[in-house]
Amino acid sequence: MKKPTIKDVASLSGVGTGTVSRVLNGGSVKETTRIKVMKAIDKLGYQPNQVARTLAGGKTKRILFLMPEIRTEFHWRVMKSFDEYLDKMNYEMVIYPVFSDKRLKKLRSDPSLIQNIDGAVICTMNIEFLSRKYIDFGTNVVLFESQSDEFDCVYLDNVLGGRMAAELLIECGSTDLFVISFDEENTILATENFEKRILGFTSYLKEKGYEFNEEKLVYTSFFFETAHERIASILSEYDRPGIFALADNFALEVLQMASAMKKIPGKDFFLVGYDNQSWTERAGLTTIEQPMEDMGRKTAELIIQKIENPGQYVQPVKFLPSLKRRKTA
Amino acid sequence: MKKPTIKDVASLSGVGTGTVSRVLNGGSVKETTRIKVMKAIDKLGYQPNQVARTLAGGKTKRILFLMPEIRTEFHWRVMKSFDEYLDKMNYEMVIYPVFSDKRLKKLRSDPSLIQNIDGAVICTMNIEFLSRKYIDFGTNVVLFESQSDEFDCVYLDNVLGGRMAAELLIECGSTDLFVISFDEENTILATENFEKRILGFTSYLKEKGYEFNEEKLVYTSFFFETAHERIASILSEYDRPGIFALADNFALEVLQMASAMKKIPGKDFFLVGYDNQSWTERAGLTTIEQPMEDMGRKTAELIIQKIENPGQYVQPVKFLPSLKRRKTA
DNA sequence: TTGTAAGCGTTATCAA
DNA sequence: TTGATAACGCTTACAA
Repeated sequence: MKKPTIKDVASLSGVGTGTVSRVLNGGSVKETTRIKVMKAIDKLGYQPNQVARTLAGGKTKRILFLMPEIRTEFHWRVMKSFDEYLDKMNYEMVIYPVFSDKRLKKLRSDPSLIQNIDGAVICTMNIEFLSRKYIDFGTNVVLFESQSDEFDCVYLDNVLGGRMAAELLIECGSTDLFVISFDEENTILATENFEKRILGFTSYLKEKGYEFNEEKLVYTSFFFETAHERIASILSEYDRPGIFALADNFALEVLQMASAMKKIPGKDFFLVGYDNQSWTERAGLTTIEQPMEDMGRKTAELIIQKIENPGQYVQPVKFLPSLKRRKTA
Repeated sequence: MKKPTIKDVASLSGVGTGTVSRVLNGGSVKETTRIKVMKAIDKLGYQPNQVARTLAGGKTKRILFLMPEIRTEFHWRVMKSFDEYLDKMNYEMVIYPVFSDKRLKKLRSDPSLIQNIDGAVICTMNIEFLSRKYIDFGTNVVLFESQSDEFDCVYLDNVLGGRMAAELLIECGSTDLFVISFDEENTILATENFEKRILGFTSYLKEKGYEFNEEKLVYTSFFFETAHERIASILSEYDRPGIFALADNFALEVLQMASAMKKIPGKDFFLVGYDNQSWTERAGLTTIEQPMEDMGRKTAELIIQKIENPGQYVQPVKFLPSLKRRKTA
C-alpha cells in the first residue's frame, strides 16, 4: 500500500491541497476545516514528505553538526543537550564526523548534505578550516568551542579557567606546580582551548612570582595514559605538589597512581581537573566546571535564532567556568 | 546568481534534459554528446540537486548509521573504515546517535530521515529494539555487532574470543582466573557481546576443571575506572593470577595499578585484553584482536550489495578473533 | 478563507 | 541514441 500524500488528505477531507498545506505549516484556516483536515491526517497516518517539501522551497528543519573525532564526555553531553533543545523546537540534528582533512574537503565538494540543511554547527575545529574560502555553507553557521568575529560562536573563557586552577593550588600551599596536558597533532582540532588554559595558569603563576617552565608541563594522551612514570616521580619527589590536569581524564590517571602509592589527595598533593565530568563528584575530584548543558543549549538557541531571523549581527557568547571544590584541592 | 540546473546544462550543450540525466547516471549516450555535456557541466560548475533527484525516484546514495553513545576506539575505527568504503563507492554516511530510548521512538515516528536514505546500519544495539514491529525502516538494513536471522548482520565470534583468552592464561600457568567486565545498564546497548566473552571464558575453564565463580568477576566502568581496590588486592593476594579484561580499556587500569605496585606483567601476573586497540602494541598488552577495519568494510559491502541487488537472502557474516600475543601473557 | 495551478529539479517512459 | 513530457509531493502565489 502506498504512502498517503497530501492529495489523499485533501480529497478525504474534501478540501484542496493548498489548505492542507496551510494546516501543516501554520497558515490561516478556519477552525472547523482545520479539524476536518487533522482528522483525515490522523486517519490516513499521513506524514509529509520532507524531500518534496524541501524541493518546493520549504525548510528542512535539519541542522548539521560537524564534529571531529571526539570521544569525550564533554562533547557528548554538549551534543545531547544541543539535540534536546533542537528536538523541542522541532528541529533535527544530523552529525557529520570529520575524521580527516580529506573528509572536510569532500564536504565542500559534495553539497548534497548541505542542500538539505537549514544551518550548521561547527564543533571544536581549528579556525583555519573554518574560513569562508574553505567551506561555503551558504547557510547559517554557529561555531562551538572556537572564537571568531566572522561567525556566531559559543565558547568558554579558558584563560580564566586556567587562572582559577592556579589560584586554588597556590591557596592550598603548593609551591611546585605542574600541568598535565595532552599530546595530539590532529590539525583539525581546535587546540587553542588547551593552550588558553595553560596560558591562564602560567600567567597567574608569573603574576604571583611562581616559577613555571617547560619541564613542569607533562604530556599524556587522551585515551591511553602514558605519563605513569612522570606522575609517579612528581608524587614522590616533591613536597605537596600542585597538579592542574587540563581535562578530568588526565586527573584520573593521577588519582590512580596516587591510590597505588598510598598518597592522599588533598594532603600529600593537590589536584585540579577540568570539565566536571560526571564521575568526578564520586571521586571527590576538585575541578573547573564547564557548563556543558548550558553551552549545548545556547548553541541550539543561537542557530535556530539565526535561521528564523536571518541577517542579524554576529554574536559571540562567552561562558564562564566555575570551581567545583571537592577533596583533592 | 542562481545555481545551474540540469536545464541550463541541457540548453548550453544543445541536448535535452533526458540526455544530460543519462550522462549523469550512466545511461547509453553517444561518446561525442557525452563529451559535449561534460564540458557544459564543467563550465557551469553544475552539481545535481540531490533533493530533486530523490523526489524523482532516484537513489540518495545515503546510508544511515544508527549508533548508541559509543565513545570507544573500536567503534570509531569500524565507522571510519565503513565510511571509507562507502566513499569509494560514492555513498555517503549519515550518523544518527541514539542517546536514549526516546530518541529511537522519535526516529520511528519521524520518518524524514529515513525517507532520505537507501539503507541503514544498526550498530551494537539491543536486539529487542530491532524488531520490525518497533522500527520499520522500509529499507535495507544491516546489523553490526548483533546477531539475527531476520536481518543481515556482521559480528565477531565472542565466545571463541573468550575461550582463546582462557586457554592462553591457563597455558601461562595461572590457576586463579579473573574477568574484568563493566557495569552498565544502558538498555539500548547490545550487552550480549560481553556476555558471550564471559561465557566462552568460563566454559573453557569448566572444561579444563578450573573453578570460576561470581567473586572472580570484577566490575569496572568504561570511562571512570572504579575497580582500583579490587585490582590491587588481586595483584597482591594471588600468586600469578590470570586476568581477562573484556576490553583493552580495562586492562589499562590493571597495567597502571601494577606499574605503581611494581608488579611485572607476564611474570607476576598475566593479562589478556580484548580489541587490539592502537595503544596496546606500545604497551605490550596481549590481546584478542577484533579485525575492526575488516568488519567495518564488510558491513559497508553488505549494505551496498543489498541496495544494489535487492531481494537477496539474509546473510550473517561472522568474523573470527585472533590472538595478539605480546608481553603480558 | 479557500481552491487551483505553477513551479521546484530531477528521473523515467515512450515515441521518434 | 535522442528529446519531449509526465510524474514525484510539496509550497506558495493568485484568483475566487
